[in-house]
Amino acid sequence: MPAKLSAGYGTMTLTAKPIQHHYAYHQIAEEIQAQILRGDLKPGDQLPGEAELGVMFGVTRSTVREGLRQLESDGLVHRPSPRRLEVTVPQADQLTTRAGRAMALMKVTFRELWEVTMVTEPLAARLAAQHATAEEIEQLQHLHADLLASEGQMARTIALDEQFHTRIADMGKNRVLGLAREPIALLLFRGFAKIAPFAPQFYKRQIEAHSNIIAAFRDGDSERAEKWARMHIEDFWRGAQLAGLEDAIALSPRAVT
Amino acid sequence: MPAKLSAGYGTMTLTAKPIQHHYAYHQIAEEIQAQILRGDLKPGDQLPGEAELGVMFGVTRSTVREGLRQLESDGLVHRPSPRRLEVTVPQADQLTTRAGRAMALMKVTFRELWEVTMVTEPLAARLAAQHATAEEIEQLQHLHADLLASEGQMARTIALDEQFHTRIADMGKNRVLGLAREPIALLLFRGFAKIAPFAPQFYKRQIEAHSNIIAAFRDGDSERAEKWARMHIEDFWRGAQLAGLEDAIALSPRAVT
DNA sequence: TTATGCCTTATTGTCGGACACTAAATGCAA
DNA sequence: TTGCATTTAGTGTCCGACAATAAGGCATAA
Repeated sequence: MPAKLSAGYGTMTLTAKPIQHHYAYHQIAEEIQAQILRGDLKPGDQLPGEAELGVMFGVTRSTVREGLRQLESDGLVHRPSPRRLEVTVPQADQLTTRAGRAMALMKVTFRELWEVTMVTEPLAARLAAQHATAEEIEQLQHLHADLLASEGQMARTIALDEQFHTRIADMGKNRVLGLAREPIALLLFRGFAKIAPFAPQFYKRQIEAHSNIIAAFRDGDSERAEKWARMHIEDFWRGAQLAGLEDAIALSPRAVT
Repeated sequence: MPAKLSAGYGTMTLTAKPIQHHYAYHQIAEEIQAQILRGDLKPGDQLPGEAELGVMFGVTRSTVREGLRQLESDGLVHRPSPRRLEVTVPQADQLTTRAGRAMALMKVTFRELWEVTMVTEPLAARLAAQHATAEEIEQLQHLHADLLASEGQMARTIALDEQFHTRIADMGKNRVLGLAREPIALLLFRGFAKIAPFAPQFYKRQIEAHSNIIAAFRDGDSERAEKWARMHIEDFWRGAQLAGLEDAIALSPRAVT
């Protein structure tokens, strides 16, 4: 994306895309990536060895390797074993990790996370109510039971709560929503650890909300599912307010490693 | 994330996290990343040269380089010039690119994009109405004028429309929303190119919606801004329906390169 | 036959050294 | 001080090499 630079010259805006170098390793990564995006290389395809790639591109193995390292961390290729190098579609958890890291480094606040979560979770619940299968609802019920059983074990409770919400998002069968909400929900819910001590009574409210959401799923009542999800997240916010965390920074270094 | 393997043995479920190797280059990337996340290295800090890093970690320069390439494409470090290697916070457009690529490769449908956009854009509008400065609204007005002037030039119209929405999101001062919606909006709006030919009359509706949104901003009326944003996106959907694109795959190879 | 263990071989991960090129630091002139 | 020339350190790329080992082939056992 071109960098925009607006100096005080009227409404003039100079956009200049930074000139890109032509480093060999970069070109190699670029070229292979292009072939993947173009569909010439499909997920699952195996790539030639490093040496062979070297001769194909007319560079040394060292150079090829640097390019591959980039593609690798881009998630476009991966090595099931050191010997196999195959094309793959970027994994969701990888994107989640990156986004989470970025948000942590940007020092986003709980408010920012919450504002977005306020729309994503209700949407997830609504979609789930529309698309969930009986079996999925059953599984969710199990998860809920586990969560009930985890009372007192903070870490476990949080992990299960995260899972609960992620599961709901998955039930909605919308991969875009799944991708978008995951890193956000992760950071936000993880903050629950800081809130919980301030508000023991919220635990019960959370449980109640979960129950009602599940019930709404059973009835295929998307309106109700959405409403309870919204209340659920609102509740969360009240907890954050009590804890005075509204504009606190939601960093979670461990959300990554 | 551990791979789950449930063979037909009752309800037994074996979970096994794939063992991870400890390649030197990977460890180096890992270590530096950890120091960044931990805050030992702050954005802007300059890192030692490759050779020096080599001796510090007790490996060859080649090995260091491979590690750096990873960090580089993770966006945690970058080179303003080949000589400077400094810590940086991941840039939004980098994440956008990633996510966009991933969604394209996942072959997400317009429906999936739209369902999410239906909640993100209204939220963006509401937040913008609350936080926008007079100057920002002024700039948005200019952008709108440019958009009006671009009638007929499909590519330009789309680009400006994208900008219009992104600008609104920025005005809401919520970086999380900005990060989450950008790749989605990009893919969706870019699909407008396919819709437009089917629905010339929609152009006017879009313009009208934009005008109303700006007006709502002027009045600081977040409700109205949100409502118009929602209608705006709904309109878009109707266009998609006319074009029969609801479950079409929204790939955008060029969204990347 | 199928399955199991062994062996060979192709590749990887890492190393060390080398060299051209150039950005940045340095010194010098104005 | 500012502007220019010069040195220098560090990057991008290449070459060659070697231990370790996963993959595939082969032989043996069940």
